[in-house]
Amino acid sequence: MARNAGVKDVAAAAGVSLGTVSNVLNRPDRVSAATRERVEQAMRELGFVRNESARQLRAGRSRTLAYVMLDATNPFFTDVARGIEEAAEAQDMSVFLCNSDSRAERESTYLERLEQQRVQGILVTPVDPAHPSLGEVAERGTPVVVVDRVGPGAEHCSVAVDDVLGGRLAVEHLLDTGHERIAFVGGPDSIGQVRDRLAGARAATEAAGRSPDDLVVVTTEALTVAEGRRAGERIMGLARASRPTAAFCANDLLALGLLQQCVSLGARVPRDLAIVGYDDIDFAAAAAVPLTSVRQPRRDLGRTAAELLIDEAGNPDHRHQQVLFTPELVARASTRRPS
Amino acid sequence: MARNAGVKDVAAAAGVSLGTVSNVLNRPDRVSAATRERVEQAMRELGFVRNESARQLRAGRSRTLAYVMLDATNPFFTDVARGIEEAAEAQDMSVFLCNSDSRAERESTYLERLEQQRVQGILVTPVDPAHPSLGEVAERGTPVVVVDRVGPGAEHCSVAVDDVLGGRLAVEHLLDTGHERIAFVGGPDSIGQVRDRLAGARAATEAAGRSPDDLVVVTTEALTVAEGRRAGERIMGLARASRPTAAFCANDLLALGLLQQCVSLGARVPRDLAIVGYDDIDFAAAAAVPLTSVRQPRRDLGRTAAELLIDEAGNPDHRHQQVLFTPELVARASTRRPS
DNA sequence: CCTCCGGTTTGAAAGGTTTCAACGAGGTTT
DNA sequence: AAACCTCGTTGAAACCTTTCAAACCGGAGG
Repeated sequence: MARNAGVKDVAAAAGVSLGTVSNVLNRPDRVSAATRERVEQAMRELGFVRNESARQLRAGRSRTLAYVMLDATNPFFTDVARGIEEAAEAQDMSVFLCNSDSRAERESTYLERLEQQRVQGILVTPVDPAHPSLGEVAERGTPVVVVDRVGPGAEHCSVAVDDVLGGRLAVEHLLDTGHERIAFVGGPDSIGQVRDRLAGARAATEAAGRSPDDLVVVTTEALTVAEGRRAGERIMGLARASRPTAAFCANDLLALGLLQQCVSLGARVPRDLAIVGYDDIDFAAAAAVPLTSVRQPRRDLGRTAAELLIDEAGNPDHRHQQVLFTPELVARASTRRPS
Repeated sequence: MARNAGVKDVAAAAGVSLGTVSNVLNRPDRVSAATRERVEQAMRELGFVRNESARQLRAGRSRTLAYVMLDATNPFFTDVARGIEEAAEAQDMSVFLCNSDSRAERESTYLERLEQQRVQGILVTPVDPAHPSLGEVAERGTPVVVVDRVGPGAEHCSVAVDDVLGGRLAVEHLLDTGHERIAFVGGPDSIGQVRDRLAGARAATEAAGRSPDDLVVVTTEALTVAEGRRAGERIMGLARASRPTAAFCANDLLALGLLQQCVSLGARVPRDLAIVGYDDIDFAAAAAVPLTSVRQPRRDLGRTAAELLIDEAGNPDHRHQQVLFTPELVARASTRRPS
């Protein structure tokens, strides 16, 4: 089997011209069955692999999308990716997943390579949605859809979930359950989601007629399980009298870490500390004290984003949209009122 | 900003020739600082984006690898992917992640597209390592490295972990802790890992002088949290006298589901049922009853695989290797001997 | 016998980049 | 003053496919 057979070689082997081979590949119906069979035979024998670069160079199109995600190890984003894949598969497109790992320079390397690759379009959950590079990519002609964040202007489509509302739901639920001293666990502040969820939490606190200071803010350095554990140490280290009786975590990873640490320090959840997470990843329900969490429609988020992207890539009179989904509180044992 | 400026346009705008523009891109040191600046300026003004297809067509190389993974939502695989990214980043290469979602047809679509794209090489955790298509891809010239499975022959490199040993470690640990009736939870049988881990479990059972039938096999339909819960129901449904006192799960997702279900049915872990998982994903340690698990060197698995792939792609006298890592048991509360 | 027609096949051009041998202009050596 | 370098730059060829107008062919209709 020759290493690098091209259409030319296939044509020679099958005794037809270049154009015919190309027709077999692209418009098989225009080729008589006999020739087609002969050409296909030759392809198999030579181990022919169509050169996508040459094809794309000439034909212009490409059948791949890409999703540049913030953290491939966070189940929230892999679920979003699943939604994207569903929508892409329905249109017979492939999805390349790229992991920026929350590092701006990795993100821009991927954006650059994808742009050069002339993918149909790029879905991205950006490290910083306000950074101009996103707009520039779009400006240069590659459709961009922002997922789970909202950019500053309306320069591209975006799909997000109302995080302020989510924060409000979480804290309202805790207030309803009778908690008065509530901690907000999350950070760093540079992450838009964290700011919005905190804003929602504050809004709920005030709406209940309480001072905004009744919300104790515990700042973390990242939204990870390990940081959740550290937050747990800090909270459990507080004197019982001033210790919050409930914690609202900016995501489920934090909440799981917090839960684990508190339990291992001997606290009972929810009796000593009620916990609300955010995202409702599958592991939240699977925690041994099943976690109350704010559910985001992860699959739908991804699916809608991909659909918008595909529309933008194909539809000449596409108009940018900012879709905002509504989160929903899922109450479980971690906030059950102690009876 | 023009949509589709090429080197030609840049050259015209900067008042230099094609070749010079290309030199600015590829060998900047050969171009005088003044011209370079002028060319770069023109690129910015025109919004020039290098066309990777044309480049690759002419230059032949590509700076991307791909990892086709079985399940992007299983943290085990995303951790492997992280290892791959580390190794790739060190060589200034990018990684595209593709999710086959355990479906053979999706896997082969991705393999085909990647091959056509002429990626440097493909890492894959295949649905079926014995399927000939993998060998064919390699045969046609794209290096392939199998991750976390071992192919039938030595037609490509592979990196895996000794699953038989892992199974043995798990069951030996349970026997040491005094358990006699042990369940193996896992399936379907078509998955190589499941078979190997079960074989290890049986070997340990026999080595302890017990009948292989002392191992109760609870077959699941997939390695997911939901299936783990179902297994929990079944196990807890058994009469106390015949119920196993310990369960060894083929992966951590199953173990977490099992743990959750048992706890919610009122069983105490480990007193009523000890549980051992497999993979030692981060969520295992974070479970409220921290899970004993068989740790696989996930990052190293990925890193080593990527290094082998890069070697194969670049080194003319590369020789295929099958690397086998050794798993390690991490004991935690879920198997602590009740005192 | 000629024309026309439909279905097939052909051959050449085009697409944007990289590469490389060759060129020109200064400067250095003999 | 001639021969020789060096450094920057040039222009054309090559990469492999797709596309499309044109050629081909055998048969039907006039």
